[in-house]
Amino acid sequence: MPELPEVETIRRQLLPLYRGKEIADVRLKTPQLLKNCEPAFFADALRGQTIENMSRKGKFLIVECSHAFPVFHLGMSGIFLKDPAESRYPQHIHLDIDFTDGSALYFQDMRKFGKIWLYQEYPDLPNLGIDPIIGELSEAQLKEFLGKRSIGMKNFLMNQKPITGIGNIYASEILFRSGISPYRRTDEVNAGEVKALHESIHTILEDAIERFGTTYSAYRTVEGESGTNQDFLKVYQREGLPCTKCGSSILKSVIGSRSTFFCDNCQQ
DNA sequence: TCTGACCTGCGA
DNA sequence: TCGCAGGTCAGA
Repeated sequence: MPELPEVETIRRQLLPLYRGKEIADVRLKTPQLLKNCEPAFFADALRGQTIENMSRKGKFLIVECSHAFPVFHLGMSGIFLKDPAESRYPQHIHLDIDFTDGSALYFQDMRKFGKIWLYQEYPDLPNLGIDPIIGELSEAQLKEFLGKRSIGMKNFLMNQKPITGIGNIYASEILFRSGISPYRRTDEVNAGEVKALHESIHTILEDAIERFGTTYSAYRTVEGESGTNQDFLKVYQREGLPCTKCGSSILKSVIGSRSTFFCDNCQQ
């Protein structure tokens, strides 16, 4: 669930709360979340480190410490909380980070799809494409990406290699705003549609960030509050409800093993 | 390029 | 009690 807007919301909230704090202790309760080192090494490497910055690429959150760079992917239900009392699922808090000033940070992940890595220097994350919020995704680049192969538009947006950060909810919303069917092939999209798609990617993601993300199940902000973007969704989870543009019923189908919502009349 | 596995809470 | 929710990745 946490897609680019949710991870960006978390980053923006965490940074002013934790920048400059020194890590006193780290307790990793679920070692399977850690992907590239042993839990003891992870804790040793972070103890005594100061958080200098936090950055993001796609759905990955990069914590920049003085000499260590833990990277988090929130999977489908991962969130950070500053207060464990805000947790709906306290049994699923997998990581506690204590700071020397007495504060703490908790990583909760009900479904354990989250992942954690530790790097000694700022990681490249080479398998990720352009982040449309922090990178420059031009219309020309988008057109080039679309023309490289012929795959369905929904699958194109979900693939993190050309453009990173878009997941199932925002893929449906972006295609609806663009007026493009999720079944269209990438090499069939015309110049006007490329322009609409380019505009929609930015608008949908930026609006969702302003609304602190979309809360459907587990996602909460660092303060434990819901986002508000779910109140503005036009197609996602609206099967059978009237399209806000034409009044036709919103349809649901499965594309790439994922639920996809669209208006058959507005999206060609 | 597509499918299933991973995982657990929730609603039907 | 069972199916669904979905991000990523391995394997077909």
